[in-house]
Amino acid sequence: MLELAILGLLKDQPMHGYRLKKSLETLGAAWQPSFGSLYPALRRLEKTGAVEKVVVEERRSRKTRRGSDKPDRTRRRKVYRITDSGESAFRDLLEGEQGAHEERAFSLKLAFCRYMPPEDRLGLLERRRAHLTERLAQFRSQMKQSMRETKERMDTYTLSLMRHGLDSTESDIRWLDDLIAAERTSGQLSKKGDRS
Amino acid sequence: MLELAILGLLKDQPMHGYRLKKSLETLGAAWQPSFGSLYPALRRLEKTGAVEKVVVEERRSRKTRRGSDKPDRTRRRKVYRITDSGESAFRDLLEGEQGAHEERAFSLKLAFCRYMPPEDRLGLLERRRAHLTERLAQFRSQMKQSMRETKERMDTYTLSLMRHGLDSTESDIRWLDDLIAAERTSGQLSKKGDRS
DNA sequence: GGTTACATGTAACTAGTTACATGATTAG
DNA sequence: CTAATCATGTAACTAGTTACATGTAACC
Repeated sequence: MLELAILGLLKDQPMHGYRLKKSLETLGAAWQPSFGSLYPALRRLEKTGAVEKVVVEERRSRKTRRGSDKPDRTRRRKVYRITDSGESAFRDLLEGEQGAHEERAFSLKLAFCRYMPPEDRLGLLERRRAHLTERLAQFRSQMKQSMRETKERMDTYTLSLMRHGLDSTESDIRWLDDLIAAERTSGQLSKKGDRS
Repeated sequence: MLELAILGLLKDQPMHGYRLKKSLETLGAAWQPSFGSLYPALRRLEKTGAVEKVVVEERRSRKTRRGSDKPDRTRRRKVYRITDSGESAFRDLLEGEQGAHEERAFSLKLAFCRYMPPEDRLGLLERRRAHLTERLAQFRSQMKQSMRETKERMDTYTLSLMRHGLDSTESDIRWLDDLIAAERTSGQLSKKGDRS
């Protein structure tokens, strides 16, 4: 999850950890990893060779040169760049089935799906659609079931929660349908010569 | 999270672990804890005195009495009941701030909010509303910002994701507004004599 | 000269998951 | 008699979190 996000952002441009976190917040929203997971993740990625340091910026350019006593103990910002091996790790994470039914994973993958081949992109959207459709069916059968049984009566709040969940899921499916349709159309177009 | 769910279900009626999991699935949906977390959680709750065993059911009622060689090694089902101390632990979990901004935590709390005093119930709904409103504002300011900058242009997918997230959040807020309004109305009514 | 934002990191903890192991009961 | 479902449990792992520690740079 985090590693996918990091690699995806670094594909765009080299960055240091702090900036990475800011960018992450701007991304899909609804998820801000903490520094406590971000920095260790960067280390892991560096150790496995998926990213590498580009610069360790020389700070203290103008002022603050009071003697230069303890010369190197400072924590400078470390800018990382994605490597070739990182690019392929990114592809694996993006196309893999990790957290296939998690909201966050899907959002993140969608945010980076411009890097996918069109057919995989369609696959991602359709798997998500199938999953939501299944959930919808479960929702409905459960509501019917609890309607029938006078015992085990659902209270107003649970009922409202389920109804809203149902509506939201339907809305999600409609949204996906739009994306899928757009995807197919652009696929059609590129067959007629729009390749690039 | 899990402990809140377990205690909430046991308030309704004593149950054994396996049945607890089935009930959990029926509940808010969108979350099925695994047995690997459920059984340890039950143990924890028993150790702290929040729940207690009611029965360890005698199985092998009719058939299967071939000698009764190894008499007690069997894994029977253990039915648990919530204790007084468990009831108070439940209240603490329900009214506490754990995972205040998590979807799952909110859904779970709403599913059990019939056990809350009306003013806390209103508080829960309003805190959620405030949180979603804040997210909405962030969403909007981010979209505007990335519209302005020609650099760092958002791709279609991220844009669509954000727009849909915005719509969904707005819909959630409308739903909450309905719940809040209903809550206030029923509060009004009970002042005029409808108490119970 | 003090506050705020930038910047990197570690240790201890949380809240789960998957995979495995065991065995009983029920239905075809 | 065999497969599915019921039922309980453990061990190893995953993917984060919070709280802390440290220090720099910018600003007002």
